[in-house]
Amino acid sequence: MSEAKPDLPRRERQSAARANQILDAAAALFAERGFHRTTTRDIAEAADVAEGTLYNYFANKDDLLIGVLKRLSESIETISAPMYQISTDARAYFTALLEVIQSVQEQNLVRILAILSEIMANAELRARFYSQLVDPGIQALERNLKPLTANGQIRQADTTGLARLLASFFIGLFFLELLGDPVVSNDRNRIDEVSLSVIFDGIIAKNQEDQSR
Amino acid sequence: MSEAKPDLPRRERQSAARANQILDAAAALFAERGFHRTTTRDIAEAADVAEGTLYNYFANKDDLLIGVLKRLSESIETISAPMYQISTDARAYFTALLEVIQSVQEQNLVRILAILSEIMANAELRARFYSQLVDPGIQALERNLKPLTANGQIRQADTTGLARLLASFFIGLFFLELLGDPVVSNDRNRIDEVSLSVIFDGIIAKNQEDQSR
Amino acid sequence: MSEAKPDLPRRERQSAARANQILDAAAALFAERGFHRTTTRDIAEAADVAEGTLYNYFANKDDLLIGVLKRLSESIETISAPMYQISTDARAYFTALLEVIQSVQEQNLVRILAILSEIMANAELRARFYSQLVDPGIQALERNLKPLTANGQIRQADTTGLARLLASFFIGLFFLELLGDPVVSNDRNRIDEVSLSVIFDGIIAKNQEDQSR
Amino acid sequence: MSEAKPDLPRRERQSAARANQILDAAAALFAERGFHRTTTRDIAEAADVAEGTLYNYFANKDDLLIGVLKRLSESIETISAPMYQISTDARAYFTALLEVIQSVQEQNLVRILAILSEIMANAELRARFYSQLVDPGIQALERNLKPLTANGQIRQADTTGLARLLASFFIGLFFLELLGDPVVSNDRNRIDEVSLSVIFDGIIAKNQEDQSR
DNA sequence: AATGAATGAGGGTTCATTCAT
DNA sequence: CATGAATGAACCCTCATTCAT
Repeated sequence: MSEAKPDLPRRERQSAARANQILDAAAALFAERGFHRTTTRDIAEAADVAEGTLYNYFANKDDLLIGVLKRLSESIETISAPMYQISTDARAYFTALLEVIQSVQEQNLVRILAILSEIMANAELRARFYSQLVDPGIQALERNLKPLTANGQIRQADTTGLARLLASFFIGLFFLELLGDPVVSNDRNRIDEVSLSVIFDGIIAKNQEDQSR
Repeated sequence: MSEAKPDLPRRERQSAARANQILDAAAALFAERGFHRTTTRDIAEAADVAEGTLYNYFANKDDLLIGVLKRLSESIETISAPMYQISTDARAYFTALLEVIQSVQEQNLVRILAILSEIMANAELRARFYSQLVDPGIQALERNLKPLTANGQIRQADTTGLARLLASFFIGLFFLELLGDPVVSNDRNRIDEVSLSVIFDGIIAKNQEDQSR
Repeated sequence: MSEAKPDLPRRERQSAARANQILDAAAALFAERGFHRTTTRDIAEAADVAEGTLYNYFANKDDLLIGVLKRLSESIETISAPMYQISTDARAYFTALLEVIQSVQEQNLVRILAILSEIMANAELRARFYSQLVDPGIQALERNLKPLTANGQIRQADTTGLARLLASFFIGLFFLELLGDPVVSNDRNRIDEVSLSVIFDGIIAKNQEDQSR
Repeated sequence: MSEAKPDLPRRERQSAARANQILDAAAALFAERGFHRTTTRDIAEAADVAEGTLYNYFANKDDLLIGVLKRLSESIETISAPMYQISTDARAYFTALLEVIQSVQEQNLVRILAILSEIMANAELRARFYSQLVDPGIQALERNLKPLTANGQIRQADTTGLARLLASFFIGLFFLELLGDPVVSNDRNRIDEVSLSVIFDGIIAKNQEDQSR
């Protein structure tokens, strides 16, 4: 969960390492039992530092959450960097998209959970979460959908709406998994198959559709 | 937000009214600032009762959340009762479904937010939320999809997977709205149109699709 | 634990019965878990009345303890009444004394424990306990020792001191039993034998002792 | 009321001093007004620390009582250490015994009262009190009586019973003093004289008694 | 006289934050 | 920078007492 850092003066490197060590401990605890049920003492113990040390790196407890969000943001950027090369093939694009999303989830589950635990109760965090993660993700999606629409591979012209639709689906799927839905949790292939089928063909049978028009 | 109650002995009616009065106050505050940032004193003040009175109706603060969940559950059941009459027409069904979901959101937004504020941090609440609300909803969806598949109106045979897919989408949409996404929040029609289009036709253009096969 | 009451107007009899019912419940709970760990709700439930009813019979919670003390006092008076007929035989007197003490303990254990639970923390109760129970008991003891000293059966001339000495011994023995000392609790005969031996060989005048052998 | 402590690292010494400072304050208040009528706030004020500081040294309020008991236990051990050298002279032994008991009472009155205030209501405390203080005291008494019986200075062969008898007497005497009996409180000499008279004329063997006169 | 819901002061305890070492 | 004891405001909850019914 700790990415390598470029070369910096030793002091700074150590300092950054300590900050990350604290953030990782905090994220794990927030994810496990929620922000408010985690005490600064818990975090200090898990990070193997004294309680006062936390405050040399972070202004207060809330700031830890902001820190986790930043690390999550950096991680997502790294993982999704390849997606910035624009695809012209719809099938290839969606396949890559699914992989990236899965990758983000796997590598950042703890951080995501940490933030989600407090996101409903903290408007500032919510705003940051949206503007730093969700909105950029949707924008990127939209940016990538446009050429596919332009070259006729995607029928739906409203890429803005379509990006929201896809984002919603991924978000909701993540949530269902969190809630422990057995099908989503244990039979992900099934969900993927249905998803691809719907993406490509829609739900309604064609002949039926023709009749109903 | 208070449903009418049938005639009961006065004492019991008053008691139920008082409990609801407290629950409504609690739900509003939980929704606004989260479960942990809401004090029992806040709730008592908002409900215009003494703090001790809370404990004549609810065992503890957690129990208030359970109470909100129960009320939400009842409300959803009432609202979605009409959906139990099985539809044989896909278009009619989906139209009704969208309306019911919108109705549930509008009438229970506060309760939903109240629960979401604590759902990540409280495993028991999460389990209750899933088993009392989400799972029944998905089951109902599945039950209603089956005849539509059977009579050929829906192509996708895996109603179980399809139900999850639709549920995910609705959940994610709700979440995006919460996060304040401007398109989802202010231009819902656009989303609905795209959604229906995708549901009925899929995303990928047909000729393109044929080529890629 | 409820003594019969002489004939009074029905109202008063019922009222007294209700008061006793409450006192018995209170005494039992105080004895079991102490005064402060017993709530007025507990008492009301145990007495099978509403909480408010307590306050129709007793001014407040403390007053219940005073009530228990009164009942204890009455009971002791009844039990020890026979002792008022002055004995001239030391052996007979001490035998009767031991029996009375045992009788008091058996019939009033709960009340005694109830009061002891609060006696260290409540100066007023302590004073009442001493002046209503302990002091009268010591006075009676002294009154009864005097003729025995006068007629030469008891060597020790200081009946005042002797009465305290005996009282101390009985009190301490009761306390040791409370503390669960296994010898005092389970082998009371042994203690009684030693006690009598000491009492007779230490207190009784030598010539008297020789005669009685 | 604070015994000297051997040299330890400064931190630990300060910590122990702080704990004792808190315990002394707690004991004084418990003794004065009882355990339940004393608030942690009172204790903190009396000890001149913040309320939260209490919990850096003691797990909870009950633990303060356990702490007082421990200190009492240590103090008694220190005071009664000389008694462990076995005496062969009955008169010397009982004289020393009375002195030790008086010494324990004087130096630990507050602690004893503190514990007694809760002892009836707290079974765990009662058990600790018996097993840590009362029982060891009785055992020591018994151990010391045996050689005196063996060498014929004490007539009574049942040292086990005799130890209980003596313990009961001392306990009861303490209790009578607590209750404010004027004779026991203000005329202790008188009681001591009577006690010694009884002890020596009752316990000491006749021939021994004759010799010692 | 009986009820029991309402009261609210006060309790024990927690915990984010500070600061002297 | 690191430490961790000290802090005290604030929390949730209890419970003796009141009073309208």
